[in-house]
Amino acid sequence: MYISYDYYRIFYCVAKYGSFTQAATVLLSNQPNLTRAIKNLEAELGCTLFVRSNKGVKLTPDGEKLYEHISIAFEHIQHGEEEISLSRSMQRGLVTIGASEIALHCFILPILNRYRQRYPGIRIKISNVSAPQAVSLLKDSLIDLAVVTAPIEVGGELIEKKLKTFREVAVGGEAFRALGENGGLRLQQLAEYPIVSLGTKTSTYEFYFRLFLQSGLTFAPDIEAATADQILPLVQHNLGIGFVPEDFLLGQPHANGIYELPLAEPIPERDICLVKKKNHSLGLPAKELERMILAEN
Amino acid sequence: MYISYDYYRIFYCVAKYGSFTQAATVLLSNQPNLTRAIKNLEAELGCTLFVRSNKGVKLTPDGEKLYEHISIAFEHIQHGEEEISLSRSMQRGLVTIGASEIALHCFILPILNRYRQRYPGIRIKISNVSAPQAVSLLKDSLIDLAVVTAPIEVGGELIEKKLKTFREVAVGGEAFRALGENGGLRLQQLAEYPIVSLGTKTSTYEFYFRLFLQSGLTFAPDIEAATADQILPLVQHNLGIGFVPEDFLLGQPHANGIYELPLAEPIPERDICLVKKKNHSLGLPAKELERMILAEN
DNA sequence: GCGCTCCATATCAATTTGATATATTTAAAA
DNA sequence: TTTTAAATATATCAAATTGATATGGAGCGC
Repeated sequence: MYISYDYYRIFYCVAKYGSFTQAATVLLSNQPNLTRAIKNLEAELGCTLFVRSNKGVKLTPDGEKLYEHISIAFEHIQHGEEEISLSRSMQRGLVTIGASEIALHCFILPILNRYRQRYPGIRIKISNVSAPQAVSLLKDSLIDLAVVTAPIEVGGELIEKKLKTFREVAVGGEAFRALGENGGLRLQQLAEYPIVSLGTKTSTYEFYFRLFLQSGLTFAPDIEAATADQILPLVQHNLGIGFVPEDFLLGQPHANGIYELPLAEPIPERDICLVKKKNHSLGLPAKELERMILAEN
Repeated sequence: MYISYDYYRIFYCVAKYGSFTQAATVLLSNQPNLTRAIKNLEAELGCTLFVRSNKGVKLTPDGEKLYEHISIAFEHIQHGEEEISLSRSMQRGLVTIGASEIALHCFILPILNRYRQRYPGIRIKISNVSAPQAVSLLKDSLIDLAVVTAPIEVGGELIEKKLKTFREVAVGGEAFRALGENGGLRLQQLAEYPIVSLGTKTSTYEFYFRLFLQSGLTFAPDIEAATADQILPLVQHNLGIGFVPEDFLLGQPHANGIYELPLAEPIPERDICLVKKKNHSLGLPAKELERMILAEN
């Protein structure tokens, strides 16, 4: 059979302390056990590892050679154990999430902030990607969790949990301010003006595409912004009408040149979802973040 | 208590093969045992290491982290085991000996030659030193064995075994050839001529110092050679009278200008001894060399 | 649905380990 | 020299662990 690796641990300790008796106390064992263990080990290896004397033991040349390897090996194991234990105590670790910009702005930034303060040793890696990209990263296990805006296509291996609903509003710059003055606008009216939106491969695009389709309209934005952050400045400079979450307008005084355009029918609510793999085998850091996100409710 | 390192071996194997069943066959065990072992390990570490499925198991993030360390560790252990086993099979290894020049020339060179042919993988490190130096190296465990000429001072921690006796003869060059023609010379006569010898810190010097003292003479060599090899050339060029082992003259025709000077009383025999530490904890290569040296008898 | 393959669980004998008492060795102290 | 002390070696038996077998359950492909 194989040589018990526990014998090697005993070997390691005995070699380190140069004494069966001392090693026994360190290993919470007793001297006769170690004597027996080393004897077995020597028999299995077929060589003598220690020179015994009345004042302790010393490594033989063979023993030294073995010790060179074993000591390196065991220090690695100890590092491994340490890392696991640090991760368990949330003193260290890594959690990776994918988040769409809207989800980031409207929901999880404050959560991440709290998480970071509570567990400063844990690194948070955020991939700021569109919902479909996040789903793909999830499937490849490149991120632990994704927080994205619906609609998303979750395959069989993913599960999603609705976290929060939010509503978007239409906004225009100074040039479009007048549009909203005669009461609610209809989609059809909006469609006559240039529209600023995100790229076609985002759930936001998908959402508005479907929304317009329901009214028999084609959603054909004139300007595709690369990031949600760019929409407000584009609107501000009168390049078109945009749709942004209500939250984006908070703390943005009208003096900024951005005006909410009242709609005849409000844009349906959208959902922010947490998505993760079904066989969730997350590390503790990710589990804890998930818990905090869900606790936000 | 500590985590059994045998559990880590099981972890290593299961991770490597991605299957309890396969790992079980490799480890000559059975699947339920591994299931139990990994379960215990997970409980002790406090985290899940594998995602089980119907087609095998996969590492969790925590498991991956652990595996990084454990795999390195176990490869080291395997190297260690391999090295021991190679050394055991005499395919590799190192044996270090200290040998005085006389011992080298008169005795062990042919043995080393045979040893080398028989075990080409084992390196032989020869420290060509004087007997007292060899003793010191032995005491510091810097060499495995020493083969030197008596007399030597072995402390309590060393043991010596007589290997062979040899006799030295006085030799002179062309200029001293006539000395030997009227029958045996006495030491006193020799003492009148310049003498070539080794340095004061050699057992050879010690030997002749005592020998001369017994005849009430002082051994005062005019020339101290650094190595025994240099004695014959010095003698050849008529720089003095030297003492060399009979063997040194074998195959050296008189044409070389070196002549044995017959003595009234032959120089007492000297011994070549094997010396080693009492608690001999030699590796197999050294043990085998010792065996071959003793077998020479 | 059936059969196949995998992991999970239960159980008991066999082995190994843990613990204590005691013997032996050896160097240093009296 | 004898004693003492400190280390390892040996013996023994209960306790814990491991090995092995039988069995159960879940998922995948046909």
